[in-house]
Amino acid sequence: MSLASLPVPELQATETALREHFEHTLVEVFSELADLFGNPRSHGQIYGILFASPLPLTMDDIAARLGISKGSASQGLRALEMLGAIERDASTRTSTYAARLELKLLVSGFVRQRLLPRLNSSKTQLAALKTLLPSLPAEHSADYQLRLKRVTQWHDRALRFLPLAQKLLDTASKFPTSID
Amino acid sequence: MSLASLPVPELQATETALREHFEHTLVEVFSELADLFGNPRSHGQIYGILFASPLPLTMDDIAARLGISKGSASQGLRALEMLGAIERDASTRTSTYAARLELKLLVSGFVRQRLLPRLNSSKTQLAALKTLLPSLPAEHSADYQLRLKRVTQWHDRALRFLPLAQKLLDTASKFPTSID
DNA sequence: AATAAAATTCATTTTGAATTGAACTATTCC
DNA sequence: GGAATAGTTCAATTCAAAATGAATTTTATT
Repeated sequence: MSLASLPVPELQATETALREHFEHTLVEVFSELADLFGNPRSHGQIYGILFASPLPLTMDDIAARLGISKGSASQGLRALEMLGAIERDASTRTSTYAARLELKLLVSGFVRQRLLPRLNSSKTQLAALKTLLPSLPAEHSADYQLRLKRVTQWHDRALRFLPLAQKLLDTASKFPTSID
Repeated sequence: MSLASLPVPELQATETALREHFEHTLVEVFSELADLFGNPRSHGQIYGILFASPLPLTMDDIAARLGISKGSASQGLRALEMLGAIERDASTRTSTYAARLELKLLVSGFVRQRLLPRLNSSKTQLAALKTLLPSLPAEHSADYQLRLKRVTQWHDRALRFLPLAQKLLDTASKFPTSID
């Protein structure tokens, strides 16, 4: 029985533990990031484990490794796929999933699917207010006008800013310290 | 009894209803915005009603108008004050609160108090991973390296980007359509 | 200093969003 | 076509975060 011929079990065990630590850390990082922006932690966890995985994973892999139900995994994977953050390979009997490593996709998916719809909906609500502005208590007429203008203006700025922000995040390396 | 001398009750009632509608809409808009970024809705509501109010409000005003408890109002007001989004006037017996209308303060408060601490904490976690990179399964060594590099790089970009973003949102009016 | 009013705190309760899992549907393989 | 496996759905459950409110502390007023 040669000890030198193959990796010794202890080393394998250590490698596995380290790989699990690597995975665990990325799961945690993305889980907190998801939470921070009001998304389910499990979605972050799923993206995290896929991001840490050199090989694509199946839904069952993911559910087992994260200790979540198949139902959660299914829903989370769908949400992430719709964001454009992961890719499904359905060419085999059992689909496999891989993270798309360009984090910009995660951001732009969030912007497109969560942020923009809300911004547009409040924009409409605010536009409706504008029409009843003249009927508000005259005493503070100018103030009401200012306040509505402020928030409307900011909406417009945010909407104009978002595409630019994405472009900047994309190419941020080209603008290291020149502007700030 | 002259009908023309003072506002007729019906008109007053209408004015009140309209003012309430104005308030209600802003409460809703900011409440949804808060929720979108993972903050308590009540914090958005409080900022919303202060934003809609030409006159400063007391804590009891706010709790009553929003139908929330004094405890909630107290906590929400403190959080908003710490963000720098509202101002307390403690010169009188009963403190009053007013929204600071520069929405940039709301954003930069969120960035400073919620976003940056988290980004820095994951940055540390990721830096720790870097040291154990050589001990990970050799088969995918290059891939692990790439993945860790990607997420680290993105962290750095985000951290560098944030101050710039705030400056841009501040002065967005000067860059109307020239860049996007 | 005593009283009253305002504001805060925090243990408990509530609430709503996320998760589960069993039933169902779709797909693949023989 | 039928058995087996994969994947989805959604009503019911769980759980974490937010809200409550009674007790307490702080602050102002006489």
